[in-house]
Amino acid sequence: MRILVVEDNHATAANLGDYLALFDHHVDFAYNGQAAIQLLDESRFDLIILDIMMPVMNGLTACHAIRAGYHADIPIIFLTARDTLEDKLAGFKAGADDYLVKPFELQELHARVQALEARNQRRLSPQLRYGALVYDVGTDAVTVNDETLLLDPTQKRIVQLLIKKAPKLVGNQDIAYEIWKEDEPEETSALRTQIYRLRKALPEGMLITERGKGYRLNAD
Amino acid sequence: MRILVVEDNHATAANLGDYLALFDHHVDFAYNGQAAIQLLDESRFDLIILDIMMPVMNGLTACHAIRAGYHADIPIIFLTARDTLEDKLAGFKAGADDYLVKPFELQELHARVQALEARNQRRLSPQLRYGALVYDVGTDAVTVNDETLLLDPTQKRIVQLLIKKAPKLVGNQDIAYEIWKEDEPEETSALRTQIYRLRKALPEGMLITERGKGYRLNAD
DNA sequence: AGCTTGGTGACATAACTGTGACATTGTTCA
DNA sequence: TGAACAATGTCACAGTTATGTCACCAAGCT
Repeated sequence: MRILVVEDNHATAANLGDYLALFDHHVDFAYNGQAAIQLLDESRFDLIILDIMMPVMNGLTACHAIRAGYHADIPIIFLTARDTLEDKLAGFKAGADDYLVKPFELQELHARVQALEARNQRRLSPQLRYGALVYDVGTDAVTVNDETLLLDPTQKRIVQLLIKKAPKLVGNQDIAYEIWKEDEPEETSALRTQIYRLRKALPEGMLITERGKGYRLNAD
Repeated sequence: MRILVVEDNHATAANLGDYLALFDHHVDFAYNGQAAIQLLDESRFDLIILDIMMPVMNGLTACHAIRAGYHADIPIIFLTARDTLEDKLAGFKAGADDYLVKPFELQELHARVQALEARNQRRLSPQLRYGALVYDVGTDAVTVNDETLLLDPTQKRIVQLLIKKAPKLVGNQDIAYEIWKEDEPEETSALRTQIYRLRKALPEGMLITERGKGYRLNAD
């Protein structure tokens, strides 16, 4: 998972990052809300850990802004010393998924991170489907109206991504990152080719291009 | 929402139920894990609030069973007096979405219930709307009365702007700045053209010119 | 070797967008 | 009232960029 830690205390942030890195998470940092929001525009994250008291833009405001923006569905965990009921309610009201009070056990944080991750995975456990398009996780087969499509592994992974988000569009960057783990937005020719092949395999009109943004599925 | 409260102490359960009912939730009760699982087979729930220490089948076991079963994706909140780190980790490991330690504030429970509800809602794309005009952020589509309009990216961005401000008018300068990041107010020909194209796509009379000022939407 | 997979790079195609010329509408003021 | 002017509408056109298409090559597997 790609995690964004937003915390103005560098030592605390580094500490957190080190711990999360142990579990094979890729961690980036922002030291105030403003910076966090900018980072979100540049790259893709699976989770945000957010301090509340920060200079420039505090966590609550940042949370609001994120929920109002393009990446509104990213899970957000508040991590703060403010422990009154009012603080917690304000946090949830701002759109938090979880609220953890400092001092806390790193292991509990990790457990809560995993819980959010699990929640996003769970709904795709038996099958992924969007309209007539079905991705069977068990057999790793893709079918349309019970007819099996012959897809290469990479194409299957792209389909999986698209179905997970459908009918939302998936950014070119997001696909590139998920498939090739490339942060750098360069080299789109491989993606173009894969999309081309995938489109040929799918029913006509199902894979739609949003120029300049990405691709999305269409159920018709 | 339909909520299942699983708690062997009848008084506590009733108390909880009364509180949640205040927020227009439909609450059912089970007094041990076994009974809860049976209930799940009979009817549909949106959320489970689960005590850990119970006779017949404790909460952890019940949680495991639920996650393994047919209703694997129901959000589960543990509610328990067991407050050690080990207990919490065990709870999350069993598949909990959240873990709240007794004694707790009813309002915090409600906030966490709402957070889980919100997370499920958020899967749907957020939308900006004004009257029949809807901009879907997730799919990046603009619709009027559920009919999709074919708009170019720049036009979509202008629609977004207009909807956000609607029914107020948006100054020419403001649009120019938002779309082209131009401080200089010159060069309105591009804007004129974009507005022209946008107006052709929208229902007649929806995009109104305020001469010398800017443009605004009209719902009719 | 033969097969599968997947990336590269060249080129074609399509989409998007600003420009500039001109038309139209509205406003001001003598 | 009617120039004269300003703002906006209309539209063909061309430059730019993103995407589609495809032949080919490299790497890995059987």
